Amino acid sequence: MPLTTAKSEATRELLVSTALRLFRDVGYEKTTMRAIAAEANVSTGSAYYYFASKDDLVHELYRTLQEEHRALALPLLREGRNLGELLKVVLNTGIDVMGPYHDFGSSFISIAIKPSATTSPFGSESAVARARAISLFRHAVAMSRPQPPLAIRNDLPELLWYTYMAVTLFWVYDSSPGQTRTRRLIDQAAPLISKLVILSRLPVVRKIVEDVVQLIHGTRR
Amino acid sequence: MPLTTAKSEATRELLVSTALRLFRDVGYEKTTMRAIAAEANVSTGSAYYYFASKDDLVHELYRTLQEEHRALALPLLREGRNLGELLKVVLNTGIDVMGPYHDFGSSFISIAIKPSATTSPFGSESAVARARAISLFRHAVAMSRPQPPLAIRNDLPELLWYTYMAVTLFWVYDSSPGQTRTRRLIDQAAPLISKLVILSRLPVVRKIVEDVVQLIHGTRR
DNA sequence: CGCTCCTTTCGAACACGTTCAATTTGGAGT
DNA sequence: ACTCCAAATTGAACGTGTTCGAAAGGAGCG
Repeated sequence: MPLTTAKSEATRELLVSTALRLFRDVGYEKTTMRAIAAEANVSTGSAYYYFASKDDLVHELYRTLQEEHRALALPLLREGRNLGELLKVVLNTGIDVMGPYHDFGSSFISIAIKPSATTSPFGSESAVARARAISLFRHAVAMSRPQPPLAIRNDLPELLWYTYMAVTLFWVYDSSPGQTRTRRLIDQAAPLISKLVILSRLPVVRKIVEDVVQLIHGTRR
Repeated sequence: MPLTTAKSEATRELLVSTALRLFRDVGYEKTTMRAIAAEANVSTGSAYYYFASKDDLVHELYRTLQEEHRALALPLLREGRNLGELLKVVLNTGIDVMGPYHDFGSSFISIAIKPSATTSPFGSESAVARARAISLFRHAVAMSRPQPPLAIRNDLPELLWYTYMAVTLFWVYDSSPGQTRTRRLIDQAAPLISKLVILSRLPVVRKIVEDVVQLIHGTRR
């Protein structure tokens, strides 16, 4: 655990920015650790002094993207719009932020999903980052008018985050120019989910929704 | 493209079985191509004559597992039981078959999901394998009594396959002993989905379901 | 200045996945 | 029996991610 002196921190950030630039420009697999180190004028050994692995640098990209996403989405979440509209905003800004990395999205998600590392969005290690991501949806839910039924209001943000994960997966495989198909998916799915939420007031449906919520709670831990 | 002479086919299958055994016993990452080749008494070059990459051998594992799954599930799908029961059978047998590989499931899914290769379950390359997997669910749907509403009968198998993918993802991250949490998930989710299907007769719900189906069709191609 | 201790840097070395030019093998055609 | 050629096999070599022991900095202290 290196203490964060000024010089050290500068080197570290130089490595991050260099890595992210190379990832964006030449892709994940073609970006070698040696190239990153050389471009940052340090030795490969030094790069490994700051980052445990190449995947670890990808993890750094996640964090960056997540903060960008939050910074982009939050100001757009104005109170009073319905859930569908707000959901659209959050999903679309998410895709906006990831956009430049689409070509390498494949390796991206492949690394993200392996439970070995702190990288995985589902693993217990990244619980903090996940909670922060879910809080963005919680905010959207809080802003929405009318408010979703009380019965699901608490669990809805997490459910929406799962939706976001699914959309991301779709986006990775979306080879349409500019990933327009993903945009269409978002535009159609958002109001649909909004309708579903309203529908959950119906006694029959609510019963099911309760079961689903129960299911999620029961299987967690 | 090697023609399949008897000797050649034998070598190929020896490599597959050796690789699968090593994967199962020591995990994916610790199994080296050199070890596979050595264990099969061939050179590493020969291994690459038969398989384009290490991932390609994982692809072979998929095929094997899928056929095992089918062989195990089909005889158990007896006509007349309700959809929930049949779904339970298909999902549980799926987990049964994957069981021995759970420890290496992480790398497993990580490789599966990268869109680069023929390996990916979503990529166009593995469309055939995917269709075959979906057909298993189509069979389950066909066997179920009462029959699901006509409106969704056609698309239900695909939707169930997505469910199966989700369950698999859950299973990969399930670190409970013997993956009992996944079993519980299946036991609870199957009747739930069955109920949802029945519910789709309701005019309000059907409207939503139609939208969802529309969504899936619209985004595909 | 010299000494100590920790941080930081280095680059050679290792194991791995993969490639490839060269070689061997084995069967079909004559 | 001989030739020929594609199929099959080999092992050295390349580039990669990663490790590691050793060296260089540099801050505090006498």
